[in-house]
Amino acid sequence: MSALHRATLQDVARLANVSPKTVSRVFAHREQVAPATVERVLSAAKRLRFRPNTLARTLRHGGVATTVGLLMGDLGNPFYYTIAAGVERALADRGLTLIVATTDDSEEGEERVADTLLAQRVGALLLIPVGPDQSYLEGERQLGTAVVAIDRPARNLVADSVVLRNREGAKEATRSLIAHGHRRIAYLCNPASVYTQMERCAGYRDALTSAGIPADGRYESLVDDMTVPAEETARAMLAQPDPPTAIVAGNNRMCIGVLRVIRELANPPALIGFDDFDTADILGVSVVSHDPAEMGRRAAELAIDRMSDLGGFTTQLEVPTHLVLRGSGERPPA
Amino acid sequence: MSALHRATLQDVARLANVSPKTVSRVFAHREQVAPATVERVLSAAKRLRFRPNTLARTLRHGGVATTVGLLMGDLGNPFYYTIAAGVERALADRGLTLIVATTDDSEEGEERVADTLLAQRVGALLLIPVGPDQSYLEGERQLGTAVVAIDRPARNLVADSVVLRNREGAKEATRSLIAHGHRRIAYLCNPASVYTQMERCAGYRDALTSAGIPADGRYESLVDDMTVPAEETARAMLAQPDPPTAIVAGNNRMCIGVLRVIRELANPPALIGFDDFDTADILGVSVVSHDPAEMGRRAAELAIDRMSDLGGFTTQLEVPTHLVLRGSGERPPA
DNA sequence: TTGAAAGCGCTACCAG
DNA sequence: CTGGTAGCGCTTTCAA
Repeated sequence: MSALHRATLQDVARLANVSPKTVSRVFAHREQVAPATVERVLSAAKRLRFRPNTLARTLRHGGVATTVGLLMGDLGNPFYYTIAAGVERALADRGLTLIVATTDDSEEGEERVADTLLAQRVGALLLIPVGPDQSYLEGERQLGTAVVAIDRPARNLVADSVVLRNREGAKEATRSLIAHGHRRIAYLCNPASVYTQMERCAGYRDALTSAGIPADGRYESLVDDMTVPAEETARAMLAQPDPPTAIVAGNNRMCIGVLRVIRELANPPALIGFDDFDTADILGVSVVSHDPAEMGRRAAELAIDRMSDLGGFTTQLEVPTHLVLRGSGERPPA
Repeated sequence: MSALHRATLQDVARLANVSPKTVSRVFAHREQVAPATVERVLSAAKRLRFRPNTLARTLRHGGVATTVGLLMGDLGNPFYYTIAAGVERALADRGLTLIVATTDDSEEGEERVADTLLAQRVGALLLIPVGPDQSYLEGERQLGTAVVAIDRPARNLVADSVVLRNREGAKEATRSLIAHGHRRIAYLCNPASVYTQMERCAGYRDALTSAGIPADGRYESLVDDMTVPAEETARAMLAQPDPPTAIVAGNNRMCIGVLRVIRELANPPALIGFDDFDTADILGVSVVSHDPAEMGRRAAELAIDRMSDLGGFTTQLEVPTHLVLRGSGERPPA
């Protein structure tokens, strides 16, 4: 017997003097096997260091997938990897393993990377849509792969989704600034053409409208070019005549960029960011906070449900946000 | 023909009027196939929405693995996920996919989770060791699975590893504090019994020794209980008589904890942290910086090399650190 | 350049 | 309670 041979179920069966099927039964934990036989099988398995091959198990006709794919733009972003962490946790709880793939934030890469994941026969595909169109997943969905969109709904594809209550979150933040006496309130974001930003910007406008403050394009900086540093956008906004006395930053990155700029100012504008971050309390930054890990967890659970029970209506889940006031958002107008 | 049937290579062969092997040739190694045949096969594949089954491909005797497993302890830690991002990127470049699994920092969980990964027949196992002993991987390593330890060397297991130059990094930080006139310098960390902390603490001591400053246990807070908040450790350190005039924080978490505490002080001690973070520049925190993504990338590359060329000596890679001075580390003694 | 057949590791189906 | 047999989707011998 070669030492460099991975023991198979057959090897175990041979050593334990039973049929392969019996070994299978023991490891599948489902069927009745005589205790003595179980004992014999397990000891043989141990001796051979047998480890069931999940791949072979899945390959079987109608085999149940043991993996779930998560497709996203970039693992390096705290927001995204926290989602991933939530997904992983929820999957592990059900004995599923997570395959992660990133598109490096390129729209063209998305379908190609999804293909790789699907070639691995993942039981479900979770994705944070980057491209403008996910219709390429329609066939796969019909074949029984659960598809769940996270953070943004999929486009041209009927699929479950889990998103933040973006609009309400931004509205609440803006309303709070108004309540503190601000009327010249700016909204800054980049990128601007993604779903989340359009929602948040809409929420910002909602609040202004409700307060009878006319919309003013000068106070909206909807940049859509990730090569532009957030600081530059912030500086431009504040350099104009009649600058805003308060700023709503559309995301983490923009918030930190604004922060860098206004710290140099004698009379900094009020600031509320979207997305919480580690040192926000130290820096006294008010934010619209939410729980990305929770989003990931919910998405994974949705996918798991869908795996066992296909069909039915799709679910659109919304995860709440809440305003955390830490000082920067309560500054009155200068 | 049912619409709810995943097209197989056979289906494509039938439709294209060729043998399965020919289809295989087209999709695999681009072996010599007549252009016209290729055309026919591809068009049939497209029509049936055929997607090669990676699982089946891997199952084949001696089949080449297409996945790599990454095993780590902590879930929401930026440092670890940045490593993961580096790993993912390097793997994707070689057409491999990443399976992520976490042990939730429990030592017992490690082997069990490793088992899950190995049951998926990953071609390599990258791990950030958590448990005290990785000898359970020895058999698998002999079977040909590449094993690479990241951030800490594996214990009781001969394996490649990629770690930071922890000792030199901490030494440089401490030396810098000494150069700024400090003599009562503290080292704070939690957890303390992990490899990285032992190395960093040793570097801290090296620097003191070189400067002729006697070691003083009162200035070492080597806590080993993650339920203790970093703030508490920091407060205790500063509450003693003759408190330190400078602090080296062993990791990100401790650094931010210390920061929370010393901001309230009239004469804050100097501070240098280990690990960089997003807002460190705004907060003016000096740190020993390094590139976790680079570590991940190097580990993945090591694993890929090892996959194709087993045997040979193991490699111990060290990734450099560098001191970034932003203010907090240059404060003179009060 | 193409094809037939055997088999990877496992589990369902039907027996005994 | 246990065992034979067929087959999952693919790829590798060998032949044609």
